[in-house]
Amino acid sequence: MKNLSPVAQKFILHWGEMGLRWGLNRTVAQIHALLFISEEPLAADAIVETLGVARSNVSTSLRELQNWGIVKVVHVAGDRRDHFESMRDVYEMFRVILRERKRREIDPTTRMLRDCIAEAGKPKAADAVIHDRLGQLLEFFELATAVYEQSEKMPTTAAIKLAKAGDKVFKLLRLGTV
Amino acid sequence: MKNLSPVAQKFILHWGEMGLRWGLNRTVAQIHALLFISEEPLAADAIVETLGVARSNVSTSLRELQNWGIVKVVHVAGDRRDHFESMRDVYEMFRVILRERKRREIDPTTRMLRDCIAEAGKPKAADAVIHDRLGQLLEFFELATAVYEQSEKMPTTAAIKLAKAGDKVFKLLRLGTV
DNA sequence: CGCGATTTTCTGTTACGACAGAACTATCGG
DNA sequence: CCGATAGTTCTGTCGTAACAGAAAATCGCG
Repeated sequence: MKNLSPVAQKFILHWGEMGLRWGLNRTVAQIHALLFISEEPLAADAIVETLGVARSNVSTSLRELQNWGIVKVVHVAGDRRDHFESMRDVYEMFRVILRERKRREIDPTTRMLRDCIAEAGKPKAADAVIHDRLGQLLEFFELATAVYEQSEKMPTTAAIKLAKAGDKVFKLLRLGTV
Repeated sequence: MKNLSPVAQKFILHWGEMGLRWGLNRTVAQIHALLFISEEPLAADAIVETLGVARSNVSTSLRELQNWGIVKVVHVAGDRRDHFESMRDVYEMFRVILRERKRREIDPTTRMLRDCIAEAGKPKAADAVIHDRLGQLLEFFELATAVYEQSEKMPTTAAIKLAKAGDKVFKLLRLGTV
């Protein structure tokens, strides 16, 4: 890791490990971390140099970050090369990530549960227990989806307000206002 | 996969893949799926037989599920062997998972960010940009934690009610009641 | 105590994903 | 068009995590 302050290194390494747990690979997450703290957009070669990974690796990783929608290409005047920058707004960024994960994980699972329940309903009571258990799971996922869609509708600023007002909302609920 | 209806197989396989994305390994998630749809608690050997994985594997996987807190040991009368069952209440189960993931992922990251920001503050304006960017990240994580802790306080039923009342809460917010 | 029965830990193998480097393709400047 | 530069895809290697089977430890009952 060339030309990085100790703090930057610490952050990038930790972010890489964290990315692993979130289903990205380490390099992808590290590149994102680097772009996130970079003052200006970086060319692929700059990333190669700072992180010491292969050019090919950087290419595919950047592609993946673009698929996630949290990194985009920009061009700087007088330079043929692509430059890359991370989303700046942290709240927006996590909304994008949330949306994407829902699409990739929750939605297919919901569909699978619906399929299974439909099939289990057919024959007879052999799958009755399964039918019931998967029904509870499905209910949960559907509620989660509803909450998500609600949050999707509001602008980020409203979501933040709501989050900050959390305890007040809770009190309203207890008072039976809602 | 012996003695499993097609629906059960479908569910277990999908849950296994999904578990992969959530940082478990496939077998761990499959065992959980099996326990979740099983009518009664299962002995390790039963799992070995139905899923066709090695005994040792089942042992360590069960251990991991117990560490997560979503599977526990029960004993059935007249049988020395341990039997295992998954949590039944889906909402509780996901609360447990959420708590655990926060502990393992969010908390360490928050600490790391605090450290980095403290260090970046010290020397001079060299790390000023990093200081700023990481500050935004930290703010986000702290807000998320606050929301989480709020939700942690309420009983599951209240959380469900709140979720179902989602749109009403939103309207209140827009009206400036909160 | 001691002997099955059961579970856990250890060890070597395997499979898969991450990766580097090379080959290839596309793009731009002259 | 041609050559150079940038970017992508392909291919083989390597490292890690999952795994099976064996060995060890633990448990419960006579």
